[in-house]
Amino acid sequence: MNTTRSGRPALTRPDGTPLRVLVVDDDPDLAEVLTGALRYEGWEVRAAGDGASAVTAARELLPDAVVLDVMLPDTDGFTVLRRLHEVKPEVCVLFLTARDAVEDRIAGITAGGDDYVTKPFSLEEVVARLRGLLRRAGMARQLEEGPLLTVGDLVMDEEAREVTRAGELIELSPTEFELLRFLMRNPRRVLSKAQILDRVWSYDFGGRAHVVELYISYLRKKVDAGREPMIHTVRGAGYVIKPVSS
Amino acid sequence: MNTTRSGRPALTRPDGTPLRVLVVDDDPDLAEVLTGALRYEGWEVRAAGDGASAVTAARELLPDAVVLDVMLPDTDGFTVLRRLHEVKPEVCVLFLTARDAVEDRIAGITAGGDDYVTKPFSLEEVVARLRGLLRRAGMARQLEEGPLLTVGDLVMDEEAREVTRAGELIELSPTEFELLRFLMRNPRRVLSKAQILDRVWSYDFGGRAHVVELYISYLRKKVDAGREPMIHTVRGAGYVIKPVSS
DNA sequence: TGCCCCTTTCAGAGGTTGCTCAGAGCTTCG
DNA sequence: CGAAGCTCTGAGCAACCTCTGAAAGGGGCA
Repeated sequence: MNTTRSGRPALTRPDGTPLRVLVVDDDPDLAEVLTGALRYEGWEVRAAGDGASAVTAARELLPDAVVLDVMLPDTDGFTVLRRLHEVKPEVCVLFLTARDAVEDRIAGITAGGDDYVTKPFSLEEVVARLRGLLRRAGMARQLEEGPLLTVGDLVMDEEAREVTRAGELIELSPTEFELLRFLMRNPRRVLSKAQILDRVWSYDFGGRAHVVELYISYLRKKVDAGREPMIHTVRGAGYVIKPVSS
Repeated sequence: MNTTRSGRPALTRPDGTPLRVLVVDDDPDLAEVLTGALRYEGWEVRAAGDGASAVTAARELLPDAVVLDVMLPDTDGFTVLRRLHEVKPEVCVLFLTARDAVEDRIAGITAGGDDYVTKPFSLEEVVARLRGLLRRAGMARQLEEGPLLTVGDLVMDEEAREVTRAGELIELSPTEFELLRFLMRNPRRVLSKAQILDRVWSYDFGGRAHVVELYISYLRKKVDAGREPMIHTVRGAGYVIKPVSS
């Protein structure tokens, strides 16, 4: 089977071809980071820097999803959205927006089932939202099982934002939730603090790796509390999560 | 079974094909929003910007329902209506109209079983009215069970606009009712304040997400009053409704 | 054993998010 | 025309979350 750098099988559509995504942002650095992360996840990625070239690229690529900055130099997000839907009516759109602008002119967009994230965002959030969109659209074969992420007796329901261990409900803060999700999406794999920082914290975070240690400590208190531990430290390398028995 | 992006089963006719709706409005943004929302609900959607193209599109699509702005650039709504009925006599029509124009002549139209909403409207309202029309016309298989929406011991009768919890009647204002309906149509799924705003409040609402918090607070006082809570806050993410036991 | 460095944990400051109350303006209805 | 009800704004408060700094704990190697 076709696999990606992440070691997971490539995301494919019912017909076996890889899922295609178009990234539209006028900040080249940000576009680069997004492109890399999505390619790593198994997407076929293409980037555009403004509304006009986005529509052109969409016509060629016929993407399954679009990551779209609402603030573009040439066109407003609403118009781009309409053009995209003309090209491909069932396309999923994930909007990127500044925090203050949220209330502004986003009205109506999520109504169509589309979603948005506010800048500055974490890559984990973008990837997760995109997966959510695709899952609801029923586009990716691999995602059809549903939104349940399981490692041993630890279960995460991404839609309900609910985590249980051995059936017992665990309450998590937003950051704790994202960190745990990242760990659970990579079970039995050692993740370095730098990797975790890059993925779970937003791209403009200036802090040190110490926060990761701190949040791992928080997670352990809630997830491993009084039980056989599932989160393990690998000295000098990072952290792993794995089922207890092995 | 064929499902939609909302995760609900697609709306289908007795013969199994998806329900078709034609959206007719000359405001492209509004048409886009309506189109997206209805597609998300499982409709096969097509849009038109004026009366002439509406009739043409209707001839091709043979829609089960039409969402029709009564103020169109070329033709008046009633002429379009007559033409539509020539094309397909049993079509259901939901009129969009300005508030002032209500009394005018709409009253006569709705006698035929059709319905109308006044601008500015909320998407939740449009979608619900359309469902109501189809249900009364007996067109959609899934809707025939009746208008009862149930989550745990909380029951909503959409047609009677009546809500009970554990058999006890709960009085709700219009906005409270629509908010609760949206929550109940998405049980166990976290809905962000932006999503709620997009769906429950009208498209021209300029206010902030604070209103959502306020109305959630109202709802809790009525729905959860002194009982095991069903409406939960997920900090940093939104709100969920779910049955008590889990 | 002793030391160094990586890791864990604690305590708290500062900021953010969400809840509630009170009231003003508007609409509806009698 | 008046009363009642509904919707929204603003402000204050409480709870919570995130991160910093410091100190304690523990592994592994000389």
